[in-house]
Amino acid sequence: MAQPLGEFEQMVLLALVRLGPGAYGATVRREIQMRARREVSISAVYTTLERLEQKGLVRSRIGEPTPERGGRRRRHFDLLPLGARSLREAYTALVGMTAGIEGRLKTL
Amino acid sequence: MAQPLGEFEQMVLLALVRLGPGAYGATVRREIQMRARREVSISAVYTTLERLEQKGLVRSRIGEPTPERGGRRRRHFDLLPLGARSLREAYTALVGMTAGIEGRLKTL
DNA sequence: CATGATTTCCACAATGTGGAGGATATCGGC
DNA sequence: GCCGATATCCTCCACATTGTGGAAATCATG
Repeated sequence: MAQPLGEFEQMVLLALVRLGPGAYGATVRREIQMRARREVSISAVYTTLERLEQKGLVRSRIGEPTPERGGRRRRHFDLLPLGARSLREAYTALVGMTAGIEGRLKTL
Repeated sequence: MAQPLGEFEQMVLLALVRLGPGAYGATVRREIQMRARREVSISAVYTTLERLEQKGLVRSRIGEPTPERGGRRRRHFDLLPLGARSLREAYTALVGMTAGIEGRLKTL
């Protein structure tokens, strides 16, 4: 296994895939809230991103100051190859476990 | 949310759904190993089942001695309504996060 | 320097994981 | 029938990793 992923780690990585290179704390949070319909505290997002970076699944870079209003510089995140592999493995594991019972799961 | 589920907790609950009422430690373990293609220690399975029972997601009952060979009595597990709801929510959250990018995920 | 946006710090709770050992059950020999 | 040998399954426990949110710090704009 590339790297085992926790449940929330998967969510965060999936959000990064969806969002692409511009992703940062707030957009990751919003994406998860919209798509997974669950409450997410912003610090949970940052903590997780930080740990994913330490494990080499993700990389971050500091963006330029935004042209619009005040605020600190954004820290953008994107997926590294190890993160991609880990996510794929977690996903295929899930697919394997749910294969053939998708219908039943939705009506549980 | 009914009850938040960890990654391995989801696997165990999915195994219970697949296996039906006869499920016990060894079959849960085997199911996850086969379907998710990952190593699973038997004690991880028991610990998780135990915690799921404490949270009211699962119920256990002691089975009759097996007619075949030696061994201790089996402890069978099955899903309770709260477990079913929790699993459904975890599953739909995942589906929401992966909607439209299933193809990309498999080739990451 | 007041304000707004974003990130960091920190502490604690919940989940993940595996080694070691205990508890039955059956079987075959005596 | 009783007795250990053996097979199967379960429990205990300790520690690592992941999940979570309150509070505060940082930094850019006007």
